[in-house]
Amino acid sequence: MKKQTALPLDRDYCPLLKAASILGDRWALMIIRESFFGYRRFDDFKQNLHISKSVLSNKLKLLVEHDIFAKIPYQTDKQRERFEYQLTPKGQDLYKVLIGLIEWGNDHLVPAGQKTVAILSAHNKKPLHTRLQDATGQLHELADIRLAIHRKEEKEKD
Amino acid sequence: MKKQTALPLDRDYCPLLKAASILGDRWALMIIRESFFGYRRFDDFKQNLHISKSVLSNKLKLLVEHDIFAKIPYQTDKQRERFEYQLTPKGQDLYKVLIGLIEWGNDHLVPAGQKTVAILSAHNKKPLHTRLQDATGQLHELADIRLAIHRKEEKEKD
DNA sequence: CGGTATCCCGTGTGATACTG
DNA sequence: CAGTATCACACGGGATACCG
Repeated sequence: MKKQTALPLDRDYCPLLKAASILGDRWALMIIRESFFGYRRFDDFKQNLHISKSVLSNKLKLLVEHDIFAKIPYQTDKQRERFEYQLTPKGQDLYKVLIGLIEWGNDHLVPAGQKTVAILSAHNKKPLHTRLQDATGQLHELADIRLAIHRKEEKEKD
Repeated sequence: MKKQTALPLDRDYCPLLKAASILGDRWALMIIRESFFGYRRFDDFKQNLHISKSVLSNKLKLLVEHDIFAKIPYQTDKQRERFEYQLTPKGQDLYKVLIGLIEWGNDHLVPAGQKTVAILSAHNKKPLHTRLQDATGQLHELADIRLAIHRKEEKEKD
C-alpha cells in the first residue's frame, strides 16, 4: 500500500457513513444474515439471535423504513393475519457486505477447527471468495485499488 | 431467494458477530477508509473525520489491539518521536468489507448527481465491482450462494 | 502535535409487563 | 404468537482540560 494523494472529499456525503448509520449496530446485519439463511418470521429471528422482543421490533421497523425488508402479510390457518419479513432487492444486495464480513471474520477471527459459517456455491458446493472485476470482465488485485471522488451519474441505479 | 433448510448454528461462534463487535460502531470503518485513502496520522484522521481526540485515541488503541493497525514510530524533524498507524495485512483485508459497503451505499443510498466515493482500478481507472469466485476461477451469481456451517480446517489462514 | 483523563449526556439494550 | 410500552442501565461519544 503506497500512499495515495490526498483527496478533497466532503465526508458528509460518504456512502460508508450512511451505510454505517443503518447497519452499524449490534443487530442489523445479524438479522439480515438470518434472512439469507431463509428465516422470515419474527419468532425465528428472536429464537435464533436471542434478541429481546422490543429491540427486534424496533430494528425490523427501522429496516422496513429503509426498504431493506418488506413486511408481507400471510395466513397460517385462516385465523389470524401474520407478517413475514422478506428482503427487498436493496436488502438482497447486501450479500456483498455480508459475505465480505463473513469472509474476513473467518480468515482472521475464527480459530482453526472451530465451527463457522461458510459461503458455498449452491450447485457445486465450492467455497466462494470475493473478487473485484471491471466492466470488461477483468479481475483486479487489492494493490490495484484506488478510491476517488466522482459525481454519480444519472443512468446509474438510484 | 428460496427458503433454505434450517441450520443448527451456534450463533456464539458467528464470524459476523465477532466482526461486528470490532467494526460495528460509528467510527472504525471510517478510520480504516481514511487509511485506504493513504492517511496514517492521528491528526489526519482527526481533521478529516471531525472526530474528538479522546474517541479517536480509544478507537485507534482498540484497532491496534485487534491487529488491524500497527503503531509505527517515525521521526519528523529529529526532535520528537511520532507514530503513524499502518494497516496490517489483516486490516488491508478489510477492503472486501469496505468496498462492499461503499458499493451498496452508492447503489442504494446516494442520489444521482451527488458526489461520492468511487472504487477504481489504479491503472485503467475503470470502476470495479465485487464478484464471487470459486477456487477454479469460475464466477458465481447471487442466486448461487448458500450459507452453511462447517468446521474451519487447519490449513486455512490463522 | 499527539495524545490521556474526566465529566456529561444520548442512545442502544434487556427485562418486564401489557395487548390483540 | 407477534408485537408494543415502559423502565433502568451500561456504554459510546463529544467537550473540555491537561500533559509530554
